[in-house]
Amino acid sequence: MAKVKVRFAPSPTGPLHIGGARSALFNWLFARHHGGTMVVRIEDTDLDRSTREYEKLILDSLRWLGIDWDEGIDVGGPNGPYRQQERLPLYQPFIDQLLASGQAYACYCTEEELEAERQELMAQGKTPRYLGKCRDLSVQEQEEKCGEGRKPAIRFRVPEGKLLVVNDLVRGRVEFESNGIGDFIIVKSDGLPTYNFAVVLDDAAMGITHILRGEEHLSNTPRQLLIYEALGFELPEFAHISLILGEDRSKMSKRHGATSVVQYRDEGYLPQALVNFLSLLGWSPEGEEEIYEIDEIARLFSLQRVSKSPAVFNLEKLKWMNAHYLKVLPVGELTKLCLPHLQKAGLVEADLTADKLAWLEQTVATIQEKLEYAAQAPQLLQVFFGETVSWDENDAEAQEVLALETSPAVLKALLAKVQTLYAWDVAQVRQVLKGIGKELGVKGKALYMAVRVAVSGQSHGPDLNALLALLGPATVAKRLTATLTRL
RNA sequence: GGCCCCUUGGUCAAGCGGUUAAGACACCGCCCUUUCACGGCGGUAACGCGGGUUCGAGUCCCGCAGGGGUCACCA
Repeated sequence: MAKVKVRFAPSPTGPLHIGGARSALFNWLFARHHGGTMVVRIEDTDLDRSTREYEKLILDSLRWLGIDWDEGIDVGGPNGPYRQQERLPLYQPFIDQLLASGQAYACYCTEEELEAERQELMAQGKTPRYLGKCRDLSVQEQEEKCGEGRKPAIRFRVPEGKLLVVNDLVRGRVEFESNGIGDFIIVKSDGLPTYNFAVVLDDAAMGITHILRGEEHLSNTPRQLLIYEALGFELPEFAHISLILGEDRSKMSKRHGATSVVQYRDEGYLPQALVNFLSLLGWSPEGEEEIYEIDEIARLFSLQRVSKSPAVFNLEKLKWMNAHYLKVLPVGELTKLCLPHLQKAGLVEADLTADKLAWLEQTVATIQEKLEYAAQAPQLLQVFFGETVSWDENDAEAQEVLALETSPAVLKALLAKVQTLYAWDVAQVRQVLKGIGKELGVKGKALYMAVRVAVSGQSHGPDLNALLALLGPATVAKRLTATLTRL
């Protein structure tokens, strides 16, 4: 096989979508597996919707995921420029060639005319397509139209009765009939090429050997095949990857919730989790292991193991996987990840002292094993903040424990003890609680749960000893006093 | 509607003619535990339907049904 060269060619009309991220990832994995190269090209021929802000956002998302590229936007390379808007002059000779050979022609139809034609065909139960009204306009007719100030689009003349075959690396042989395809536009009336045209020109010019993309492009492929043939370009290999679906099994879109990579980043998901999860959507390794870092996935990756059927995006599993990566993260890093969320919730100030940060890290450590994503941190960590107890009124178990006849004595004993201390550590807390239990003859739930509820207002939460130690005797005393007045 | 793709538990997914039909998430139970969780052990749960081919079909072929995608001067 010739040296593998793949590309990811996003349109900068929105943030990087989960589906786009997976396409980019699969291309990257394939390139890295084969020691090939990856190019990133920007398809910005939609002037109205493309922005540089989105372009940057997409590139940032790719880098955040750990996907890099050898050639393309930002990094340069021998086949630039890598923005289609900047490649316009490169397309012109091919447009001229197609026009001169009669394989393309100018079309003066208006949007209204085309829409009417579509409606008509739909009503008749036929495939809506362009019927070729402007196919054979005489030179004179064309000049008249131009004289009226109408700017033509350019259409590709689709040959009749031709069988178009896509030999897809994941789907196998797929056939299309050229008769089902109307003459399609290759250059819009604003002079910019359309996707189906520019994509072929660029892929050919850049020497792309394998085109891995979402299945929604499969039915575009016959049009592109026609362009390859008309221009005498060598065909690349195609591999159409199945779609990622929402819970309702339709193509994942905004209404399915968080669909962009930045949303997950901002919620506190780790790139390694997202990459790991996405790689398992439509591809599977041979063994039973599911946790892999990106380089290992690249080593194992193979198109032969790419699934043909679509996959539903399962947030629960992503959470589980993210939780896994969070558990093995050094506490310092985890704290950094949680910090923005804690600040946003007003729990900590923007500039922390070293002492406060060290304390915060210890609190984070107590929730590390249950945290699924960083945005959950404020809620889980709330018990560590404030001098007062915030009661969970729906917590029936908490009320029951507090109502135990032993509870007042337990809490009073602890209060008395805590008022004699300035600070204590986990070991001391353990000893104090044990001592009180022994002294009063109270143990288990009646002892520990009572303390937990009195101090935190809830029947469950972080490790009790750590909670009390980190809160410090003074705060514990205040909270106990407040609770005692409730009894 | 035409064309195209897809079809193993709720979800991801292994399986590539002969298996007690893996594993993971979720769910349930038990254990661990001074809570919740983590962890460990166990459990419930699947080959869309109908025809073929074959000694034998989840695996191959055909039909049907269901789902999805696509038919733009968007990519």
